[in-house]
Amino acid sequence: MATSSPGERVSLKHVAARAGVSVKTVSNVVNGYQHVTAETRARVQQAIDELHYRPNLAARNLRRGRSNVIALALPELDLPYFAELARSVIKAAEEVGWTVLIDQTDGLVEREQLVLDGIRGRLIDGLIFSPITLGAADLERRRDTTPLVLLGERVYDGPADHVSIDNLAAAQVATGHLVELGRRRIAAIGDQPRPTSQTAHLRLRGHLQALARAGLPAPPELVCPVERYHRADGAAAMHRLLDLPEPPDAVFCFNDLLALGALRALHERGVRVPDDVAVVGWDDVEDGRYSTPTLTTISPDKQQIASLAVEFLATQLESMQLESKQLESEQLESEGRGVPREVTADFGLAVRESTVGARAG
Amino acid sequence: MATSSPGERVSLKHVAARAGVSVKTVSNVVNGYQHVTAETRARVQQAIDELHYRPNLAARNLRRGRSNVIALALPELDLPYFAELARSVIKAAEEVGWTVLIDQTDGLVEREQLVLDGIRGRLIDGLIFSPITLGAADLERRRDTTPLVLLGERVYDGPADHVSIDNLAAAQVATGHLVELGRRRIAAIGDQPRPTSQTAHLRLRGHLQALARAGLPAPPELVCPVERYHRADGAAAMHRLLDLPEPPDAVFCFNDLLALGALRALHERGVRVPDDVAVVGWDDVEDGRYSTPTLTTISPDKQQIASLAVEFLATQLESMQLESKQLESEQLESEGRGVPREVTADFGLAVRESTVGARAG
DNA sequence: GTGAAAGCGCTAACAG
DNA sequence: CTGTTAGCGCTTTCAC
Repeated sequence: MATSSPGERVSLKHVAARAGVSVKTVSNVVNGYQHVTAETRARVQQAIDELHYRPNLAARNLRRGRSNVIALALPELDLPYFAELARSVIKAAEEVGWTVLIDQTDGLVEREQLVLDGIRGRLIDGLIFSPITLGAADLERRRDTTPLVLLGERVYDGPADHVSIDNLAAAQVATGHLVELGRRRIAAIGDQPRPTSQTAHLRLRGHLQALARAGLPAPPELVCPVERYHRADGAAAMHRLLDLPEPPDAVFCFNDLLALGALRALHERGVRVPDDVAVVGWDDVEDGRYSTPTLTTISPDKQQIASLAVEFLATQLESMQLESKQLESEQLESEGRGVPREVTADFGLAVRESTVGARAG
Repeated sequence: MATSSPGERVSLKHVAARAGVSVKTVSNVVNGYQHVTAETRARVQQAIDELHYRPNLAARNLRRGRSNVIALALPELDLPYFAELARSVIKAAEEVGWTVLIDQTDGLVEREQLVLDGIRGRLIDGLIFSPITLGAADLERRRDTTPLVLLGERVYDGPADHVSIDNLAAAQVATGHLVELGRRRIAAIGDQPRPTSQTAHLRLRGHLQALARAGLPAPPELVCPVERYHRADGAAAMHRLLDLPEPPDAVFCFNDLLALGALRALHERGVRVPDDVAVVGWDDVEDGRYSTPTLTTISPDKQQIASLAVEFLATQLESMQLESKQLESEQLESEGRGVPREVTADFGLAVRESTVGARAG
């Protein structure tokens, strides 16, 4: 008796037998192949339903040489920016029929290296990677050939497609906004000792340029380095700034978590925001829209970033498939997948209470 | 010339040829099988390195009948609670050698149904699912046999393993805390019209019980229904409460986002927290530790929840494997995988400024 | 429009 | 300790 067994090992063969057709025909139906008689299709479909047949993806992947699964590697899922980014990436990937698995690196060098070296083997078709520690050099010595798209500002001019926003310009906008508000002692929180951190470097440079353009001084004690970009670091840095003989009247924080932490510190010290100190963040995470006060921030277009990343991966996969079709072509030594693409997504400045405050904090 | 081609199609066969051994031996080395001469192992390893061999996971999965990939299905990754939960699940899964792919349902019935019906085919070994809309009935008619563990309070006594915290007890603790603080008009935000929402139901019940125990009235206008559990809903509900002729002096919000929204509303209306109104949340998300004021909240042990879920899945997989070994056993009609397990993880109450405030908000 | 057969890369018996 | 062989379930030429 052919009741559905517990393991439910129903394969094409069983369906074919039940429908009285060949496996090929069942396969055709399953894959929506056009040239099948309506009558045959119906019979096959019925057999599929009766047997609760589900195609074995492993077998299909093996045969097709593709899995339609990609990996998204990022530091931590519970950093709001990455959570929001992940959401967008998963959505964008879904639209082209891909499933996304997540690799959390915790921003650790070893783990980022593992991801780069293709820890996933041939399980994934592509990798979208937002590194923290990696530099262009690490990418150069990568051996894994899985299509790769880099996210964020950590690596420029590396040998891979790259999506980011114009950090220099955005930083200028952020600090420029504070200047226009009439602030004179504008601090920055988020500098990083690590030389590979393009993020900190670029944002700081934009900040200083905006200051210079306004003819404002940039005393070194107003540039606060931090270990990580978490709330606690922002709070600690803000406390340090407030301990200065001449505290700042504005702060540009290199991400929203730092800013949220700074807001917290300011509140603890009884400093009014924005009256005494104005605060600008970066990322436009949900929290900043409901914080007290709400946070003025650089707002990168995350959905656009996600779509671009997925699009890049898709074209890489396409060109890979082409390559393997024209196998013995002469220009085998064309060195890699062509020139890596560098694209910047849009950004805006979301002006909220932390700089133009309605009610004082 | 055997340079590594762009497609890098290196299989066991190639490695075997280069090392002058059989595929079996290479396979043994790759899988860390013990009984291989050190000398042979070294030669094979060298061939692997030279060829940059990476095992084809699709083939391995097909053969083994397991992928070591599981799916985590949840509403939205950018809801902080789920982001934190996801982080923990991925960590716990990693420890047993599993990779996690994410399915976002957006809390939509259709999507949750798809997940339940095994949209992933045989790609995944198991599913950890945190549903919003699904009830026990939906689970009963599930045909897919992929091992499943349910998270959260939505479904009790369903036909699947289930991990949650004791909602009734926790809700009593939350409201009890407000009672002890001497509050007399304690509101609740987060009731849900949806009948399937056990979450709302249980938390409300616990709340009312605590009130009753304290001999306090429970006027219906102090129980606020909301559409979703987002900040905006919390803010709107709080505004409604403040518009009451007799506003509350405390609020128990059924999650932290609602509470954060409520905090925001209170600030906009110039109401002091906790002096005028005390606020308790639920989830203990990171934001609440840095909000102004910081948020008192029910703190579920997320790591424990994650480990338990992974553990349940692991034992389900084990018993499945056993089943298929003793194929023609007589008790084939033993109906499913035994009695579903129901486990509650630990929780605590994190007392912060929103109820015992240092400086007033 | 449909069928027969080969084979993707790997692992698991079973020999030797 | 290592080699040979079969086959996981699917797609894909190629015939018919």
